Amino acid sequence: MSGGDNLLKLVEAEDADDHDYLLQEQVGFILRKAHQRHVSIFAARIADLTPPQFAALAKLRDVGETSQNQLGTLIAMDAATVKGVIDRLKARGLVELSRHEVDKRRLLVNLTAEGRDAIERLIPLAREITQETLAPLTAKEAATFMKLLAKLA
Amino acid sequence: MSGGDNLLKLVEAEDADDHDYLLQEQVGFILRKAHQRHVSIFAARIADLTPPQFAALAKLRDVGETSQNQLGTLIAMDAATVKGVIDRLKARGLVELSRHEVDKRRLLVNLTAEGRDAIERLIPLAREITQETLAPLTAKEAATFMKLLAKLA
DNA sequence: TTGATATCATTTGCATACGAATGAATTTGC
DNA sequence: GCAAATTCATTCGTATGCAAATGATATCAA
Repeated sequence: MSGGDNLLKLVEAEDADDHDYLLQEQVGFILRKAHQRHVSIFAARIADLTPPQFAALAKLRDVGETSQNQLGTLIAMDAATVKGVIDRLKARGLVELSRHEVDKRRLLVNLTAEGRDAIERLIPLAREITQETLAPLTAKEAATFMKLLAKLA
Repeated sequence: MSGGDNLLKLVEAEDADDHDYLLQEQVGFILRKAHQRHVSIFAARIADLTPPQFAALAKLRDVGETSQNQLGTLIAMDAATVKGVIDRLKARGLVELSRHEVDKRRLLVNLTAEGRDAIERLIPLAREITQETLAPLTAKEAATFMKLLAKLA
């Protein structure tokens, strides 16, 4: 790096319009950081399950047996991603798979008894995770934030 | 009763029964979906670069030559992640690497001329990405959202 | 000075995340 | 009823993202 380049940099810095794009103020960048923070809080409270794995179990608890694709739609995962998540839950005995009787393309997913126990046990921790994630905000701010975030997602 | 009231009740609730746990109302789940939507908007406008790659270039434009680790800190990536991002930018000739003269542990990263051209060309598109990501909100809502999101991240 | 500690970078392993291609099974349109 | 289009699932390739272990270098402290 030459002295000439440093001088050029100083001259350019005087032109505010060329430098008013600030990464740290862009919604995408902050969204990524907020998501990272949430995942970190999640991992600290629920060490043996990832957020996507938890989402799959929680949704299966809501809706009962469904096809792998349908479950993916419900928890916002594409087919390739949901397959990996379900494979790992199956390997741990938390879900079981079966073929749909009529439509043989469909792979049905359901909680095992162990999976149901696990999700029931983890839900109180998940509530704490939500609370801790929102802890920097007052209750009123949190409500506003959730409303706006839902509009954005 | 409005959706906002429902959210407020959930946020404030500390002793809700387990059957009230709704995945689609948890901040982590919606945060993940909002992030997914942003990445999708980004990819539609800037096809040849990922958000992390763009972040690295934009930050190098701000701060000039830095060590790989320091860059990672500035763009919220751990050492293993930033290495991969920089490797790919280097393979495409957008950044160049050199060893620090005094501290031989440090790997200095800087934009190439091509990298500087690329980031200058892409910044107007990045502004549009921010706008489109926030488009579901009014200007006032967007300002509120950004303030609260920053507190959360 | 030297031994302990800290920092920078790399590597490995695992887990999302998604586009694209493929194959199997079903539904649609004529 | 049959070809075309669609749907469900799988596989491959690429790119984050992070924990843990390792090696090289630098700094601190006795």
